[in-house]
Amino acid sequence: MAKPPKDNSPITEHLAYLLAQANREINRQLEMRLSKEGVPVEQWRILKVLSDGNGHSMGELADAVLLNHPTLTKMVDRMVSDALVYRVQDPKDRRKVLMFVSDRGKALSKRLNSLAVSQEEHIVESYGDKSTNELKRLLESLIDSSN
Amino acid sequence: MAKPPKDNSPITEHLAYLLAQANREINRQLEMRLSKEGVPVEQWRILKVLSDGNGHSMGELADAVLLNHPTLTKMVDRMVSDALVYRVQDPKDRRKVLMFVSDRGKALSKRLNSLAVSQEEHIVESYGDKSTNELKRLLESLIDSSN
DNA sequence: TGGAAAATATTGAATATTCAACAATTGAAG
DNA sequence: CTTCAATTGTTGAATATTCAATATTTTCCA
Repeated sequence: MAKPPKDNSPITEHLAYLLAQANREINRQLEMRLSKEGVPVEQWRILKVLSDGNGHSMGELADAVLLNHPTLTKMVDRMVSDALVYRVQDPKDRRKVLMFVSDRGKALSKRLNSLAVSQEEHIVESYGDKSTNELKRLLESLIDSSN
Repeated sequence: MAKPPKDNSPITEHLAYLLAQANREINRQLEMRLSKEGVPVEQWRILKVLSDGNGHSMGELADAVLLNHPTLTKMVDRMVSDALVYRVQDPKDRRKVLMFVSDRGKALSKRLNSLAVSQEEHIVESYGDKSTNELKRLLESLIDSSN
């Protein structure tokens, strides 16, 4: 046991592949749920992070929502057009822009959270409570060990 | 214990987010390794799958390498230009195209596999043998339970 | 059999992402 | 202080991905 894959082992034995596969599948399911609100997964992330009510700089936000800076800038542009979020220049450091959720954004965020939670409940149902928590724990520690 | 996230829990408690985060990080690391050969992760997957020497239809291959059909078609176009793979019309079913690796592709595949294996060894070093295997097991069963 | 429906792969237009360059502001060193 | 480097965010061009439409072949069934 415990061997890393050999040169000739199938791709399905690689951790990188299994992660990509699982992520793709779970993300696809979540995307389907969120499509009820016509919103991509990334916008749910953005709204959720901003829902703490604090201002978040673009850099901070990009890290938190797993997007590159230019991609985030453009997605935020759309969300500003939709009046879900707004920009405020940081008075402490005028290079920075602080992002906030609007009331409309908060309301949408609530509905999206329900959909996301219900997806996870659905996963727990078929995958099991214990496995889900164990998997989360292992993913967290993998991420920790990678920094 | 064992609760799915509440409406107001941080995004970092969602399985979907943890998977995306872990996948992003591991994929980024692998990408850096493979950049030594100037090849994106998806091409490693394609070459690896085709390296069993059998012909694989585009549909089959798209599933295996986690790409949509049109994206795969265009990536294969590039790989054909680079003489890494080639197309043969399936004689049994002329709607299908069978993909094969060239010798050049095989040689590249070997080098890429080394890089991928060494990445996974590196993960095992810092993350641990036991955790790695347990994580793989859980990911496999998550994927199973999602079909 | 004949013809409609399904399966397979590709294409082109629309959309999204990324890379490199830029502008603005701050920090820091002389 | 002043200038130069680093940080932050945006932009535009280049690239990649996706969606819808198409072409081809096979399957099904009436």
